Parts: sequence; C-alpha cells; structure tokens
Amino acid sequence: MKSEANVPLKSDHKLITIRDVARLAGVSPITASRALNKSHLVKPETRQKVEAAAAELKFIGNSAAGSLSNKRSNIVGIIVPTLSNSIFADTIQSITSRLMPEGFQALIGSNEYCLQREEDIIRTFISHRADALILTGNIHSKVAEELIEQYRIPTVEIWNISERSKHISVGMSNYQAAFEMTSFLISRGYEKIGYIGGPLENNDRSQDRMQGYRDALEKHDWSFDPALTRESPLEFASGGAAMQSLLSKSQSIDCVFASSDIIAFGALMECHRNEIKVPRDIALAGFDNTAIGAIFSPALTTISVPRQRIGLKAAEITLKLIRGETDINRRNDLGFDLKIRETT
Amino acid sequence: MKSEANVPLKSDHKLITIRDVARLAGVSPITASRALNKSHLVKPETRQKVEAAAAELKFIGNSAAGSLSNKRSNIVGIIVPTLSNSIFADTIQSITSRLMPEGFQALIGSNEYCLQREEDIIRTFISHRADALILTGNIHSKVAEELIEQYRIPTVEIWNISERSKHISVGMSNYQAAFEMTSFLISRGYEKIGYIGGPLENNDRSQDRMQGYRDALEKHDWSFDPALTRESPLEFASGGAAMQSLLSKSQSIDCVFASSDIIAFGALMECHRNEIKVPRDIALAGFDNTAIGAIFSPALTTISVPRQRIGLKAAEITLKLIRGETDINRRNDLGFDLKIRETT
DNA sequence: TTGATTAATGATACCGATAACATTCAGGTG
DNA sequence: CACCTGAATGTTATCGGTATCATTAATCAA
Repeated sequence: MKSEANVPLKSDHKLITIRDVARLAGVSPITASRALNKSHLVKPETRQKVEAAAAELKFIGNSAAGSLSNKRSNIVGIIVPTLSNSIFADTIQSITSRLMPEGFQALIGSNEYCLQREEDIIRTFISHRADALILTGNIHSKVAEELIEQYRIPTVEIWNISERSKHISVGMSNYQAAFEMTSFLISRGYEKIGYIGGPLENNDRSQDRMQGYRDALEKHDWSFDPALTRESPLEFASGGAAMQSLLSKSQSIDCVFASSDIIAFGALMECHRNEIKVPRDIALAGFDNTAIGAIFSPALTTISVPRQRIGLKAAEITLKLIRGETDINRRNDLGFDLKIRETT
Repeated sequence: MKSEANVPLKSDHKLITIRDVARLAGVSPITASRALNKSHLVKPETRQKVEAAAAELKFIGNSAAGSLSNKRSNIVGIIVPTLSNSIFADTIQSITSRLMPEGFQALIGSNEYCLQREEDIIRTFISHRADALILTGNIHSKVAEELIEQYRIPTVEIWNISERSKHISVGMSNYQAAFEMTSFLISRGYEKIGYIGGPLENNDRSQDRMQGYRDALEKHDWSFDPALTRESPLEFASGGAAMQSLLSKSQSIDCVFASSDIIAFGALMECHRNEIKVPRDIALAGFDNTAIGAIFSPALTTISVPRQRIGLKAAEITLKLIRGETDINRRNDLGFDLKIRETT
C-alpha cells in the first residue's frame, strides 16, 4: 500500500481514453480516432455513433498523445515584449482569434524586453514542439536563432519591417513612420523638435524610430542634437518626467515627438499640470494610435499602426507555413497612417 | 513515391531524442532522463556527462512525450476576461513569473466575457491535461464546471471573494470595496451619487460592485435610484458617454462612482472637455487603481486592488494544489485600499 | 562470512493517440 | 467469373519519454 499523504490529487483517477469511446461505439480505437478527426474516412453513420459516444463520456482527447504520434502539436508560440502594453494585447487577440478556429492553441510569452528571457521562452515552446513561432521584432539572441534553425520552426516576425530581418516579417516600417512624422512636424513649421524615445536596447522598433527621426532632421539639413532627445520607459510617469526634463533644459523647444502614445500622453499630462498649452506653447506627437491618445482634449497627433491587421496577417502566414504552402512574401508591409489631430 | 508538393516542411527531419543524448554520454536512455530531471538518483559524474551531451546536441526534451508518460503536463491554464485591460495583464505577469521558475508553462486564454468561449478554452486546456486552472471570477458555464469536476483539475478563482465560489478563491471582496467607497462618498457629504458600472452579464465583479453601491446607499437610508446608474463597456469613450448621459438627465448629481478606472477616466475627460470642474462641480471615484488614474490632475480617487499579490498568491496555491499539499485556505482575501486623491 | 541494505544503472513496458499497412467486402469490368 | 478497385475498418507498431521492476556492485551489521 502506498503512502496516503502528499500524493497528488489525481493519483489513481482513470481518465476516459479513446478506447473507451471506441468500445462504447462498438468500433476500433483507430476508427474512433478517424471519426473524431478526419471524418471523411469513416461512414457517416459510424461517425455519428462515435460522436455520440464521445459526447456521452465527455471525452476530451489527450493532445500530448496526439502530437507525439502525428508530430504536430497544433501549438503556436507567440512572444511579445510585454502584456502591459495594450498594443501587443490587440495583436495577440487578433492572432488567437484567427488561429483558434483552425484548431491551434497559442502559447503566449512576454520577454519583458530581455533577450535571455526570450531564449528561455523559445526553449519551452520548442519543448512543446510548437508548430510555429511568432516573435516581436527582429533582434534575438544568437542561441535563440540557432535553436529555431536546428529545430526548423517556421517563424514569423511582427511589428517591424527592416532589412535586418532573417525571418518572414509582418508589420510596418517603424523607421519610415518616424521619418514621415518628423518630416510632417518640420513642414508644419516647428523649429526645434525634441524627441522622447522608448528604451533602445534590444528593441528594433525603438531604434528604427529614433533613426527615422534623425534621418528626417538631417534630410532637411537640420542637425541632430542629442540634447533634445530623451530615453524613457514606456510609462506615463516616465514620459512626464522626460518632458519636464526637456522643458527645463531647453526652453526654446516648440515640438516634441514621442515614440509611443504612452510616453506622449504622460508628456501631455505634464504640460496640462504645468498649464503649458498644447499645441500653442508646444506641439506634441505620439506613436501607436492607442485609445488613450484620442480621449483628451487636445487629441494627440500620432501614427496609426495596423495592429489588428498585423496579427491577422501574421496568423495567416503562420498557417500557410505550417501547411507547407509556398506563396508567401518575406516582407509584408502593412503600412501606417499619420493621424494628424489637435496637438500639432 | 509520395507527392512532393504541399508537404509540411518538417517532413523527414529527424529531431534529437534522449536516446541520442544517452548514446553520446554512454549511458542508457533512462539514466539520461534521470540525470536531466532528478539528478539525485544519478552519480554526479554521470550527470555531468549527460548534461554535456545534452548541451552539445542542443537537446530539448519533448514535453508531449514526457507528460504522456508521467501524467503531468507542467502546464497551468489561465483564463482572464480580456488581455486589453492592463489589470489582468499585471495579474498574469505575476502568476507566470512565479510559475515559470518552478518549471511550469502558462497557457493563457481570454474569454472576452463570454461563458461559451471560456468553456471552449477550458476544453483545450484539458486536452493539454493542464495540471491546474486559474479562472477569473466565479461564474462559469455548467458544462465547464462538469468538465473541471470530471477531469479533476485543481482550480483556483481569482479577483473576487464571495460565497458563490465553488472553488478556492484568491482576491478581495468587490462587494465590500464598492460598499466602502460608496460609504466614504456619502460621509464626504455628497448628496446625489450616480454610478457607472461595467457590463453586469456573467461578470461577478461588476455585479458585486453594483450591489455594494446599492447596499451602502440603503444602509444610509438612501433609496437606490436606477436613473442614477449607467452600464458602460470598459472603454474610455463609453465611460465618457455614460457620464454625459448622467449629466444631461440629472443635473443635480454631485458625485459619480465608476466601477472601473477606465470608465472613470473617460468620465473625467468628458468633464474636462465640457469644462466641468472636478471635484468642485462634480466628484468622481474609480476602481482598480490603474496608472491612468494617477497621471491626470486632479488625480482620481479609486480603490487599490492588489493585483500582483493576487497573481502571486494564486500561483502559490496552484503549486500547492498540484503538489497535493493540503494546508490551503478556501478563501484568500487579500483586501483592498481606498485611495483617496483629488477627485473627491 | 553472509545476508541485508543501499546506490547506481539498466531492461522492459507503457502512457494514449495515430501512421502505416493489412484486411474485408461491395460493386464494376472485360 | 476471375480480377480489380476503392471504401470502410482493423491490426500492429510507433512516437519519445519515464514508471516499474530488475540487476549489479558496494557497504555494512551480525
């Protein structure tokens, strides 16, 4: 007799297997399996018997056994930098709502902007033999790339389009968007345009946005002045602090481009608190077109990113990759829109 | 010969198995397995050989095979209503950061406030033989409850504590919190307190908050007036619209309690747009204590919910359940705080 | 010395589904 | 009518780990 204490609850409890279903339906296990999966190989009448038996027993197949046998897990691993930012939540939401009806389950991981964590997550995803990966951005650890290579996991990158990308990518050019916004601000007549960007480290979106800002300035024969830029975590309060710092160090600034609506909104609130009128005293532009930017008055000028469409397209490409289809573009640029509103 | 086209990429590619590792290390597969999992059963020297072999081959075990064999999946299923609301993102984040180091992988699903979807998600979680479930709230479909029962999945409910709960729960009393906030507003001297709540359907938090508001009124011998209440989706704009509706229909209102910071902030912005001074013209209180409430001036009075601690505690209880430990409280009330700030 | 005990490892079987191959049987064909 | 074809179903083996039960060698008490 075994020890009673400290034994997992599920100890001796027997679960329903497909054999039980088959027995009840009066067929062999494999026929039951076929009836539940690829019913066209089975007489409709048989299929109904099996389905009835499965329903009666409340049978739920063991997907571990299934994927061990047929070598696909029906799992897609998704990695985003963080769940706290609603822009990624939107993308995940649209990926999963496309994948679930096709019978796939999404594993979601957030790397918290850390390459090592991403690598660990990829390792777990591979241990589950994910059929495909969807990663945010195109910067990954060397080992992560090697693992993806060795285990031959079809991989899609989302949220940025750039030459660096080694994988299929779906998104928009963050560089181009920042370039155009900056150009717009210049054309609007602002004369000293500051920049508050998100953390640059291991973040290609941040890096490309920054570069877009720089290149736009230089294209218009302005010089890039690091003193007019700040790096800020993606939090309201930090955006406010960065704004304050810019304003105090350089009074003559008349416009600030923030590389994220969160930062921009924090900055806007900072202005509001100090009774600095936007855009009269200073103009402000954001990036991402999140809900927050639209509700304040003045409404935030920003860049609209097709985050749902990115998710949808990424999901569709993922399905194609899994199914071995080959009509896939390596770069899927879904574009962006300048949303000119009241803060500029 | 088989058809060439339309065959999944991974077709004939052989993956590393534990047998390969064992061969390279010069031991049997089972010893390799032990070395990688429960190293205390293996001579340190042997373990090192195996680890070296595994590293050399970049071996990543197949967790489907593992869980099929030893009957635990090391998967915990988490269901939240939505990913778009950062409060749930925070909870998920703290759950996963506690579970991952213990070797568990979280499966995350969002039911979009729909019981049927939740049931479907639970079904997939069970198909992966999740070791435990963490569900938000205590309203689930009948079938969902039956499945949890039949498959004996240890289940923890988060975010609300109430008598209704059939499972172990971790959170705070939404009823109590709303009751106290309303009582506070009454004690503050407001005379006509409106209420904007989130959708009530299938949402025990919303229902309990509403009831807390009602009961607090009645305890102070006020009558509950449905004309002073609105139901609003959890979006800034809807909160604003509900506020507008309240203001236009009932000018004499001097305070509004919104059952979520998102709604409250939308309402606050509505006031801002219409140059209604808060709290001079009207007071406003929210619920959840999200970052957004703190950045505007006036800062939002709200209820602070220990969302990280909820996640952490839920994760810890989940681990205990999985390990068959029995020193577990059925109700884990982590409390709340009234955050009195400037809008009241 | 010897049986008992423990540490380290191995052989085999099994988890639960399904792939691969085999079988059966009905219907069509020359 | 022998033969083929294909639809429907079954038998067996297998996926890749690990539980279970041996086995071996080393340690130890009597």
